[in-house]
Amino acid sequence: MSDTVIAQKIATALDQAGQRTTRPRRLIADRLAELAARSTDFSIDDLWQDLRQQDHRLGRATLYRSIEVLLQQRLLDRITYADGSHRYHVCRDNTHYHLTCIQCRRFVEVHLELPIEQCATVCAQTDFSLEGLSLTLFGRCAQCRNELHVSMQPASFPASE
Amino acid sequence: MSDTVIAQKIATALDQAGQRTTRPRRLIADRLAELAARSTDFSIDDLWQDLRQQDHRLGRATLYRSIEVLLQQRLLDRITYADGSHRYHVCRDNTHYHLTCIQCRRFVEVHLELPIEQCATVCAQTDFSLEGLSLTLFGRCAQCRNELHVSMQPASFPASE
DNA sequence: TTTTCTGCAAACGGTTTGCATCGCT
DNA sequence: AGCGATGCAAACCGTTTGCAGAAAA
Repeated sequence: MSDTVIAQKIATALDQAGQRTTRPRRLIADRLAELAARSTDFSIDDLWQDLRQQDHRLGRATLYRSIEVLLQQRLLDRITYADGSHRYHVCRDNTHYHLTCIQCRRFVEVHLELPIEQCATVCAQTDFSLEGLSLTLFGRCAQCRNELHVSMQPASFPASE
Repeated sequence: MSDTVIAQKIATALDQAGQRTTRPRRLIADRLAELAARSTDFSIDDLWQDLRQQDHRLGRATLYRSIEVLLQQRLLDRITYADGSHRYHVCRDNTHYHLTCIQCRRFVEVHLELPIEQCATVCAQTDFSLEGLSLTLFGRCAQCRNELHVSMQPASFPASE
């Protein structure tokens, strides 16, 4: 999928939810397309700092409002760390899980065959219907493993989530 | 495990991390033991409201400080919802995952055989070492399935976490 | 007596909201 | 022209922190 196609898709998603094609929304869509092309993940603040270079009047609220829509439409992925912070990236596929570095917080999508039936069975035993599931693998990337000087007690490691 | 034993364990955990056995800590340990016995999960605020009935001077900060310690010691579990809110409960076992109702947010521990090797392989391919993983099943409990009048768009459903 | 813990209140950081204005359509 | 979207600033909410006084050891 090319940059432009992604930008289009994002722009469309924003249009569908809201109605108007505005400068801020175009900016956001374009930037997200770039990030998608590079598989780069980001925090809201990262993105805001970025976008403000192109339009220093762009408000945080506007960005939050757009991200909200895109999450709803499942065009963005969000992962939550144990300290409550979030990072986002543009979805590439529909079925995937996340792998994140507990040190630098970079994250990537991974493909796994989970025993969905086993999950459904367990749910049924507890008299729940299975509606969805969330799996995140926490690891350490090669780069961070080599940086031996950094803290061994990263803030992003989930206590027991 | 009886109430008292759990209370003891919690009290000990608090002691180890901090040093002193104080009234607030005893209160917290006792209440958590009760909640554990009933497998009840709770939010920090729930717990604070509760505890204030017994000691109306107990401060929120104290509670946060104790919960922090217990999370560290892995005596408490926390799950995070898409809207960023948290719920806790006392751990029963070491290896388990969570199942939560996307409507009422009640949650329980479940046991699953995940393909850990597959996870490790996927990690290795991306040049990550696997350090941990988090799985949450989102479902709807029988009770909530029967309450047809409630919103069909619960705030707690994870966008794509 | 010493040291740690506590409650309070203020600070914090990320997010949301109210509102006057702007700018698509 | 009309209505939705925007930017701003203030509100919000869960959580953390600084501090003076209280209470374990």
